[in-house]
Formats: sequence, C-alpha cells, structure tokens
Amino acid sequence: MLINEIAKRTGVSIATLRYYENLGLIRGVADENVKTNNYKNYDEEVIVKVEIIKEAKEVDFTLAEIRKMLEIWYGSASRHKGQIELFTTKISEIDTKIKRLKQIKKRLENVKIELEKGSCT
Amino acid sequence: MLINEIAKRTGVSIATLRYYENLGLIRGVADENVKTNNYKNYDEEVIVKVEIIKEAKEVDFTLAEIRKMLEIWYGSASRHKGQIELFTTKISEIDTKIKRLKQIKKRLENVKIELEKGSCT
DNA sequence: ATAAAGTATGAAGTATACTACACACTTTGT
DNA sequence: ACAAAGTGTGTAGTATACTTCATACTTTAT
Repeated sequence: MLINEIAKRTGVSIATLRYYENLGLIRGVADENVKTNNYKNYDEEVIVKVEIIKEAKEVDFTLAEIRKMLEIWYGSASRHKGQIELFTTKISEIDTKIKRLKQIKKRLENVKIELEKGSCT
Repeated sequence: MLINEIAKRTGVSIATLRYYENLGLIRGVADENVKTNNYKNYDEEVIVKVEIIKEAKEVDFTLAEIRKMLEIWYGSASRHKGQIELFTTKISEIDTKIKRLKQIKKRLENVKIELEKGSCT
C-alpha cells in the first residue's frame, strides 16, 4: 500500500511517517517492476510497527530507543547479549515509571479532595 | 538560601533552576535590606517544589502543566471548578499511562524471553 | 588588595520530534 | 486533455526543555 493508506489507517500524518522512515523506524520499497514512478510500497507489517511506535511513544521511549527495539523485534539480526540487557533495563525503567505515576496520582487525588472541600464553603 | 544551595540539594543545575524561575515554576526574592547586590533568596519551599517538578517530569508533565499544578498547590488563589477538572483529567491520564506501561512491559518481557531462548542455541 | 568563585541577565546554541513549504514528477478523475 | 490530487526529496521553521556563552557586578578567601 502507499503512504497515504498507512497514514489513514494509523492516524499518523504522512509527514511524520516520512520522518520515521528517514530515522529508519519503518521502510517502504519502490516496486522494481514499475518504472514510471518511484512510489514506495509499505506492507501490513508497517501498520503494526507504527502502532508499536505510538504505544511506545505514549510511555516516552525516544524514537532512537524505539528504533532499536523494532530492529530487535523485526531484525533478522543475531541475538546479542546487549539486546537482552536493553530490554531488562527498559523493563525496570517501566516499573520505576509505574511507581512514580502511582505516587503522583495519590498526590493529585489529595489535592483534588482539598479543592473539592474548598469549593463547598 | 542562594541558588547554588538549591542546586546542590536538588541536583538540578543552576542554569535549569533559572530557566524554571523564568517560566514561573519557582521564585526567589532579592533581600530588600541588602542593597549591595541583587542576589535572590530561595526558601525551603523551593526545594519541595523542585522535587515535585522532578517527579512530575519523570511522568511527563510538561513544565507548563507543572506550573499550573504548582500554582494550585501553593497558590493563595481561589479554587475554581476548572482546577478540579484539570486534576481529574490528569488523574485519568495517569491511569491510561499506567495501563499502557503495563502493556508495553508485557510486550518487552515476551521479547526478552524469546531473546533468551535464542541465545541458548 | 586582588584573584577566584558566585550571582544576574540576556542571547544564542543543542537535541528531539515534528510541521510546513517548495519543487518536480505521477496518477487519477472528468 | 488537463486540472486536481498524490508522491518523493530536501530544506526550513516550530515547540519544548535545556545548555552554553558573554558580560558585568559581588562576595569570599588568602
């Protein structure tokens, strides 16, 4: 499929998709048989990748980090020890983040309660 | 205390503290009695604020959002309905974020397991 | 006394993640 | 046939959050 379909199905703008492609997060290939243009074709896998990117971004992985992860996910590359370490690190970072979020949530809930009390006077 | 003490006690650089001050997140005041200089004095509260900023940043509040929250926390300002809504919104955003983090964590754990399998061949 | 270290301010530079624009070419609809 | 819409490439601009630099004055240590 062409880039606009990826954009429509993922909700990510064409400009952003091209930006991701430049960074190496996704890749489309121009059909060798078609010589009239150099339009790139993206396959279903790209949709999945973009969804992963969206998810990972929401929890604040940088695009550089996401790129690394996707390379491991989809790479035919060899499995290195460093890759396992990357994932181990990321998993514990996520645990820390969840803890902090819960802390902040409590804080916010307390302030909210105070605000609600205040608005009843 | 002077800015360098805030920096030392919070681990946030002087440059960043000044940046926060420009954005209105913290504030120091020049002592009226001292006319030889315009050094600003920061009190204990600033330490707490900086710690809150650090915590909130870790869970990806923008400085603009953090500023709003600090204003409500420490503001003598009136309690508006909008403030309660801000906190309600933020709390549900945090819940969403926690859910996503758990999703991603599972994903990463699965990939890690696969990597570990691979490294045993 | 004087050099080193600290402080204030303003402006410019960096990194990340986009967004917008210009230009050229291709495909599609009527 | 031809205008509208889509595609590729490259460059520039925007926003956020800093960091660095330059300048000038103040305090502190020796």
